[in-house]
Amino acid sequence: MRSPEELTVAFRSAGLKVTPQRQLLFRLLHDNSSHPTADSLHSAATEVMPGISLRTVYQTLTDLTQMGELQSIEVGSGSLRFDPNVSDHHHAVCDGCGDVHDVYVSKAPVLRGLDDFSVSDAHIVYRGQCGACSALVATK
Amino acid sequence: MRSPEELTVAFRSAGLKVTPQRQLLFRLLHDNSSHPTADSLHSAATEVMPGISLRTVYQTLTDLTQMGELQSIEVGSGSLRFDPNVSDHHHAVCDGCGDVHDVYVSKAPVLRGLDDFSVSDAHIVYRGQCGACSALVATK
DNA sequence: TTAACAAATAACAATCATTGCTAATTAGCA
DNA sequence: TGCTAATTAGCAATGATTGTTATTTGTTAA
Repeated sequence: MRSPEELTVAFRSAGLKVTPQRQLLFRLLHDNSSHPTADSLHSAATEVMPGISLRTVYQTLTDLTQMGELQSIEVGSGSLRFDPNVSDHHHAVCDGCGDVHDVYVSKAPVLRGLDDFSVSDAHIVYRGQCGACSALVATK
Repeated sequence: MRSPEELTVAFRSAGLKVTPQRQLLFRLLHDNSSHPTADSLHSAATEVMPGISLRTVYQTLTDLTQMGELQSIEVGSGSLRFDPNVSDHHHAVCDGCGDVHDVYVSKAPVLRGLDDFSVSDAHIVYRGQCGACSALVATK
């Protein structure tokens, strides 16, 4: 995702307005590697701007996703998560704490059993235990 | 997933009852490679047994999943899909028709950027166009 | 700088998938 | 066959997300 300043320009030239709500979300998302949900972003936004609507958060997330600035991912947590890292990568989800980590895979896996299907995208979700959660279990 | 007959035995020895509703679902799921949703299964079941409750379908799907007879998968279609193929495999989703195909991957992809995370499972979702949908596009 | 217009916001209702609850029914065992 | 616990159907409730709309607010052009 581009910087708040660059997004301001991009939104205007797309005929979209740059409101205080959007500027706040630009800032909250920039360099955010926590893979937040709409709801967690809304909570964070409310701390700074009480009264900001959850609907507005959803709307802006949709806009950013459509512009290719955000990637939306589904990792089985019940709600969509948003990732400002739009480079080609995958995700690892800790079964203990639920945290989502970015993962880079060196080689695209080779397929079998797929005649006649042209793949345009692949997304891998790894599950397991993160370091902190492994340590916790070991302690018990 | 095991055969309806084997499931009957398995359910009884787990203290679960084998009802007509469950027997029907065993049959509808056996060798079913369509990756159905709870709702589509309920529709199919209703044709044979009008009045069967969607709640009952969900309940039985949950039971089968907990017993390891079914795998539940999320491919971004909004609802869970169920797969009686519980072997180690992955999925390809057609962006045209939404159909889900089983995929076998020859080698587990190697990771980068993950220190200190022990992976217990990986699931790959491929997206693209199936043969039929590619043909359709070519025709236009 | 301001007027005008299109877009965004907030609030609320509505939807969809799924789960919780419960009275009535039924499978499976003694 | 009769008992008892499990199951069913129906309906309410939940959680995430989207639809709707009156009001407000950026933005642009005069």
